[in-house]
Amino acid sequence: MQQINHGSNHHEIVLEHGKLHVFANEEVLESFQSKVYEMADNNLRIPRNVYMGYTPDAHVGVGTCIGTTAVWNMEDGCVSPSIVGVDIGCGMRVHTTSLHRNDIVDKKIRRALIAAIEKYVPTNERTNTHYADIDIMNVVQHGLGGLPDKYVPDNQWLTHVEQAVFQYEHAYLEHLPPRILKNAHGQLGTLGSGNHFIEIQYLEISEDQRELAAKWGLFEGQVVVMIHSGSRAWGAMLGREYNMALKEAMHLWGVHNPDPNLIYAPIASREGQTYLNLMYSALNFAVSNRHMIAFGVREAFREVFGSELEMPVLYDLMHNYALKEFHRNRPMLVHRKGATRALPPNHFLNTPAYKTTGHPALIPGSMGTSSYIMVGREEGIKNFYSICHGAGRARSRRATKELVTVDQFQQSLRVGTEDEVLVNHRTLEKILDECPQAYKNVDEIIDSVVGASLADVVAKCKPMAAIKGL
DNA sequence: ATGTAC
Repeated sequence: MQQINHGSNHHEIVLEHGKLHVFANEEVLESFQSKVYEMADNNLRIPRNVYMGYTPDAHVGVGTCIGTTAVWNMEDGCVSPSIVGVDIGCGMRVHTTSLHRNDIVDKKIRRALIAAIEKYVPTNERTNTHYADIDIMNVVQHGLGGLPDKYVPDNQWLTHVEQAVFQYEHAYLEHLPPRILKNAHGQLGTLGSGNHFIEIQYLEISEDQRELAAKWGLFEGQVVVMIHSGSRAWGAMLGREYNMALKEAMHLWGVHNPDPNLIYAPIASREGQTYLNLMYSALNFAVSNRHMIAFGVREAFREVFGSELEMPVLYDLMHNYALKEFHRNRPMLVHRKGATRALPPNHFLNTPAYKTTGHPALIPGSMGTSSYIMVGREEGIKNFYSICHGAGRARSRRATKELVTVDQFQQSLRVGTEDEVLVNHRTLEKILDECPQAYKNVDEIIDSVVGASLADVVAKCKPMAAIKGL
């Protein structure tokens, strides 16, 4: 395998069907399995690919690795439901508070917060939304613009997001999968399961980032809430349905790929257009879902700390989507599957609120380890301004359950110590596959990203309480 | 990931 080194942590790997750019330090690079290169090569067979890159958290996924940035020209390119993944619109959101870590160090207060959050944000499957008065058809068409005014505490909740509404041709809603309305109904403002979470964290800000942090309203020891969720059944059903539909179309067209799970179509095709348009409906659901989860979290915090408590949104952004973006003076379709956009200061794609500073790039850690708030650098263009989306899985859910004991999980959450990360579950057994041991070391991943000059760390977010769904 | 399920 020929490899060209482009300087610090940037490796260009020459595969049979094209080039793959990998951003990782030596240690992380060596940990990559040969399967991730096999998958990249299959993805590079998709016609007219412009760019393909891996962030250091890359690991094997269905059809395409999680940690992939893959780009085509809008004019003649392809769209792939496999490179978006089924968790369409999954992403991160952070709200700040005026509270200091010392205000919630008392475990009784944190337990009260967890209980209150569980009251306002359903975390179990089959628990219904508290917002039955919201019409989800309005939401999937208009994003945050489809929410009743009473659920928008401040205009700031509409401006401090990657995108408040994804516009598309609503006529395509005619092609929604059967039962999608029935299944997604009652899910707005609910957490979901798997790696989704709500965490109460406090910030550690290094000396050299205090100025930027202050501009963003962040301070040392500050309590923040991080939310990780997506489009629930709405996106999952679309992902599933259109993987099948486009697979059928590939068969009819005589298009073959060695990986039967790698599905794609020309953007200009009827099938490609249908998927692309409906995918945007899922992005609208996803951003609205995180908004309503945050609304519930705010209610919970106000129940504990009083109704004067402000909880402004820092930012909301996605790591599973395909977005039309202008690069090299032409419209391109940028797929990010488990990859986070991190735009640098003054980049024109920044939302106005963050035009001059660049926007916060929100990177979740695993339970019990730190999460990160980062900011992109100019050099990030090397990977179309994509950085990692988290630690990345080190082993499968099944392998984790065989390897790690509940006791070891408890130890990693520092149970019984003052530093304990409180969890909403009485027993950790059901979420054992989400233990830190299931994930790579997030610090190593962040080191790779910083070392590659893609982004800088602004704040480290240390967990104090975690709410996980089932 | 998902009101799963070759």
